Amino acid sequence: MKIENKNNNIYIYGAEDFDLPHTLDCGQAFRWVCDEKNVWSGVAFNRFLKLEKLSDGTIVLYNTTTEDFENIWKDYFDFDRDYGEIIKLLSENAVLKEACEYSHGIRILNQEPFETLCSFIISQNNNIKRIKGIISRLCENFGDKKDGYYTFPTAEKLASLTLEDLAVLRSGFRAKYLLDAAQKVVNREVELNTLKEMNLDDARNQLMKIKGVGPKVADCCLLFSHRHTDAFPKDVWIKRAMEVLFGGELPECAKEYAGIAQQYIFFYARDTKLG
DNA sequence: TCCCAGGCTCTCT
DNA sequence: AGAGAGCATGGG
Repeated sequence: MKIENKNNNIYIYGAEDFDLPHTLDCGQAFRWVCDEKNVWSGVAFNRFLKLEKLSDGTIVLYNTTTEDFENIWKDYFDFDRDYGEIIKLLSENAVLKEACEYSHGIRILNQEPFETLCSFIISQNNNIKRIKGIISRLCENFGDKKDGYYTFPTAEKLASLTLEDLAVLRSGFRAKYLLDAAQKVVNREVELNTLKEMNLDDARNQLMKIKGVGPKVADCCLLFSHRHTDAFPKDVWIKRAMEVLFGGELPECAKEYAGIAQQYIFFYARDTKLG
């Protein structure tokens, strides 16, 4: 993979394992939108980014700096990980091979921990469209406005609010969970920064101290913002798909990268209306 | 009208 | 420790 900065646009050549719609709209992140020309826009780590894939396969990140690419986007898009190797490993199983091929180009994003926590608290017993709407209102009402876009609110900001304040979100019973999450992060009952180094069970138990965070939400946080590729979020789709495809048990070759396999299975199952 | 949505909490055995 | 109702809101 070769990187080049031309006039503050970052060109990434040879990124075969990076499909924008698959990665940005597969249900791991909720703030990316695509226009009619297939240009994607989103906000992450308090920065706005526009990007697209050219017809020759080159990825372009517009109007950003080499410094931001090195410090933020390289890690956000998981560019240090060799997905070709992982797919080779998963493809030892024929069904997984098919799921990998169907879901080609999905990368696991490394998102901001507090944003991911709130997003997946909101996701429970909810649908993608409404999740996006609630997160959008969360940012517009309580984030900071910068050059026409809104940052994700900080834990401090959310912790200063009341349930009445959060009524504008129309997030239903989840509002009290958001407040609890913000409060526990601010008063350091839950330390998000150390979860990456902890083992899966300990990290999961830390997150589950928050009201409204169970095993599924915790595993989503660990997979999508704390580099725990061994975390395996089990939602309704995955439970159905695991039964149909594997008789309930994940193939041995997928254990090390269970979370990545999960994302391929999830996309495959949901997109093909499996189960 | 009923059912469901990337679940979790609370209660009752 | 396992099962089941209830939960806010909105779309199909």
